[in-house]
Amino acid sequence: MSTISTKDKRLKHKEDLRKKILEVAKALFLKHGYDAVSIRKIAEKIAISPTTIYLYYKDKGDVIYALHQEGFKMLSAQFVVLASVEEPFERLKAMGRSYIRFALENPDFYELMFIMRDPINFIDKDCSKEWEEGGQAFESLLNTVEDCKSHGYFSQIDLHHMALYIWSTIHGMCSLKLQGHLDHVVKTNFPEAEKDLTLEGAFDTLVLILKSLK
Amino acid sequence: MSTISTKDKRLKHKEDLRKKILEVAKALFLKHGYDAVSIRKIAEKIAISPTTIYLYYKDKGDVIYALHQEGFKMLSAQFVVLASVEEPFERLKAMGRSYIRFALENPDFYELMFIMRDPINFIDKDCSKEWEEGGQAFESLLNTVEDCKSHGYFSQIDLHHMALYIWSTIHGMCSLKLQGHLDHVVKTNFPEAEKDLTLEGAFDTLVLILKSLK
DNA sequence: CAAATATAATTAACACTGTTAATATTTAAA
DNA sequence: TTTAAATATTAACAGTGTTAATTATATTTG
Repeated sequence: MSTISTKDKRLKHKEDLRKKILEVAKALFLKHGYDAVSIRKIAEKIAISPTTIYLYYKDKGDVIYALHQEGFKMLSAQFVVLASVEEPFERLKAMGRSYIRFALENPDFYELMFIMRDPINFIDKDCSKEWEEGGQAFESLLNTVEDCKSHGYFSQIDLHHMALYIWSTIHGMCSLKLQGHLDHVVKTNFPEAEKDLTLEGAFDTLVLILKSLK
Repeated sequence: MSTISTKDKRLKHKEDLRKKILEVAKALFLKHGYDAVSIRKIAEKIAISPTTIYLYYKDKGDVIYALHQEGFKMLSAQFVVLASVEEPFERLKAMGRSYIRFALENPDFYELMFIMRDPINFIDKDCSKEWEEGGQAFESLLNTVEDCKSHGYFSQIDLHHMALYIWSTIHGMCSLKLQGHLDHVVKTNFPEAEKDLTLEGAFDTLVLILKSLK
């Protein structure tokens, strides 16, 4: 009886420490960016030896990948509430705005999820995981585009091509913005009257174009 | 008399070493990727002390930025030859294909130029340089889009918004491809019949949409 | 309960990284 | 030839991820 309870305690402690490591990694990540997530810094903040972390995560890529997953859960949560929007084109617009807001409010997470190569390398290396979270987000987009098609939108373009096209455009805008390229181009190549261009403004151009594809 | 010639020799040697450092950095970069470009590895291959490099480049960011500039010169060179294409929409398509080809053939350079944050940080830090190369490439796009507009294309969309839109879309496609996201999505979310999607195929969707905006 | 065995955590070490200060060497000027 | 300037080097600092060997802590068995 007591053997089981102590065993459970041990297991719980293991789980807790695993969580704690991730929690500290996330805090460092949010406060000081990607570079601050070093095994030694995590260990110091949690008052354990750096090598202990390797008993809970295979390597640094494993820790980073766990954060990567957290990001996808956050984004998915934002998408779920949009399922209530009935009109498909309105839902598509809402998804776009939601995606952009996520990128602007969580630039570090966005970088980890869609720009950095490390986490996707970790997935490819460890083929066991099928990485549902990623596929699920794109599935949401596919469904919405399909609904748009059944309402007369994008009739001359293939469903999967269209979904990929929309994602590419919005991701392109977000990544150019987050890496500072957008601001740079606006500063040096845009006329005075248009220097106040925002990401949302760029998105409006996409909406205008998509609307014309009815 | 001899003083001048030896002075010149010294200057030339300085220039040569500066070039040599960049040359070795580029070779390492192309052969083993970004991570291989370490000050120590460059120095070893060139048989000088690592610290000597700091007499020729301010820091590693400076070396990386020099490579970054080389990349923009390569891309610009590709764009120049396209100026001969008379019909503006044809020229726009050619530019797009050229851009995509550059990304696929020089993925490391593309990453350095449009994905990594380090080089643009270096520019922002050292405000003296106005970074002509970058602005020039976007200027080419602006000119072509303007020509398209005068031929009846994109009439309902602002010139600068349109140019940015096109760049965002193509950059989005390229960066998703290079970071492995595109292949991943195609593998897990595309039907069997469309699993052979290429970057050029995705580009065709953009062309189809742009054509419909006449 | 004590000894043997798993489990967990630690220390020490390796091979790297960018970068700076102090020192030595080479070249040009007085 | 001595002095001054430019150039290059060594040594060192403060980090990084990661592994092997070792110690400490529980758990199970005799």
